[in-house]
Amino acid sequence: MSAVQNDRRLEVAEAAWRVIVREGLDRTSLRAIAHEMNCTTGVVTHYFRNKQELILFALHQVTARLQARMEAAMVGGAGDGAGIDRFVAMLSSFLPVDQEGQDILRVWAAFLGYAVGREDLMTNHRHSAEQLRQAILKELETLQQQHSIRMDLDLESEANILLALVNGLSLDSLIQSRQLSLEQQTAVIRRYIENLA
Amino acid sequence: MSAVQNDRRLEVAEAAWRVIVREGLDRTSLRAIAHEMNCTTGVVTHYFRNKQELILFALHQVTARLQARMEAAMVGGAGDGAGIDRFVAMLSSFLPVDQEGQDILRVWAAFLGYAVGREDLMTNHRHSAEQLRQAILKELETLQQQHSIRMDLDLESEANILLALVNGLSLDSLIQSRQLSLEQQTAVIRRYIENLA
DNA sequence: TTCGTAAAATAACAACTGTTATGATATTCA
DNA sequence: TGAATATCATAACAGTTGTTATTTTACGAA
Repeated sequence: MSAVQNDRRLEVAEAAWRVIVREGLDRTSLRAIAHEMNCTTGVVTHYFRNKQELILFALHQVTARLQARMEAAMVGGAGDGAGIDRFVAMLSSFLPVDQEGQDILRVWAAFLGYAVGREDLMTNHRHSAEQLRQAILKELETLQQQHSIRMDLDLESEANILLALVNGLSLDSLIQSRQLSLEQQTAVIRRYIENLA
Repeated sequence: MSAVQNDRRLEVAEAAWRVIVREGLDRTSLRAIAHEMNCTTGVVTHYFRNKQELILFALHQVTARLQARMEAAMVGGAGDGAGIDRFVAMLSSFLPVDQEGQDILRVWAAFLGYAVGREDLMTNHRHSAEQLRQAILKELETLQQQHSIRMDLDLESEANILLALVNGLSLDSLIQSRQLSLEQQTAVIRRYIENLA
């Protein structure tokens, strides 16, 4: 597949994202996506075999964007160093602090609800969660080797807890009326991690 | 409305729940619900003005069941006492440990995804989250008056954190491959609360 | 230019949806 | 009993959906 084809597929997926965020996943029809792009359904059907392929591609973009944001957070800014600071920066990169982050969260939530009753899609979610868990676990092991955290910790459990904490904080941005600020959210994560020392 | 009418409405809503959990919310049509009840759509249309009313009723059952489970947990078993134990029991009641709890979680997640792009429904979710936050806050204030937790805590922040933690732990039951056991989940909550002492 | 292919538009199709009206059956109550 | 009403079945309706086939347009290479 050529590069321009890939770009066009991305354009379609981005249009789908906008419709999902604005109208909801169940109202994201091929015609709605085409209308969002100011063209007809011919574009959509030309770059995607069927709707399921489009849906899966759009879902994959969630993981891809989260991954990209995490890697960006770990090499720049506060995460540039090592140790606890980088770990905090890594986990904080999943918090929906900017517009793109909130879009990702909304699309993610829409797909999670869509995955209820679809075990194959739910497996997809479980897989990405497992990847994140592994990344957290790896960081925890590094910190333990550096004696930055206690040696008696059950890292598996701690990774699960941190994963739950990050997920819960993200959800807050959707369903909390009194939202925590970015500083508060980061402080929560930092405080928990520092308690591991 | 008579009691039997209310019962019948509940039966329809329960059938809707089963279809949602098994097939997904977008496949939960009136005909699918009727088929789940071994009858026709006449039943559904007779007890609900339209589908939106049915959906809202089914969504309300989520809150109602969670509320009932929480109250049951706070007067029986480990929550019968007072202080920290009761608080832990209260928060643990939201963890999807049994079949009904997992059903509630799935229906809740389906509706949350459905609420993306529907601000009125999202407001509904925010309202229930706020109610839970208030309940947590009230318990925290009681514990502080009893000097069971530190006096210098920002209870508003702590309530938000605990809410995020419970939500995150619940989500784990959906998307975690390595699920935490009930004991582990409760231990996480207990450990965090005891750190407030 | 001309040919060939990619890109996009258009149209038609059957399946499914919620809604509504109407008819049949059962139950209640005076 | 019998009338009134609640309950449920049935059918028809228009709208929307994904899919598919076909046509038109754009564009790069020979």
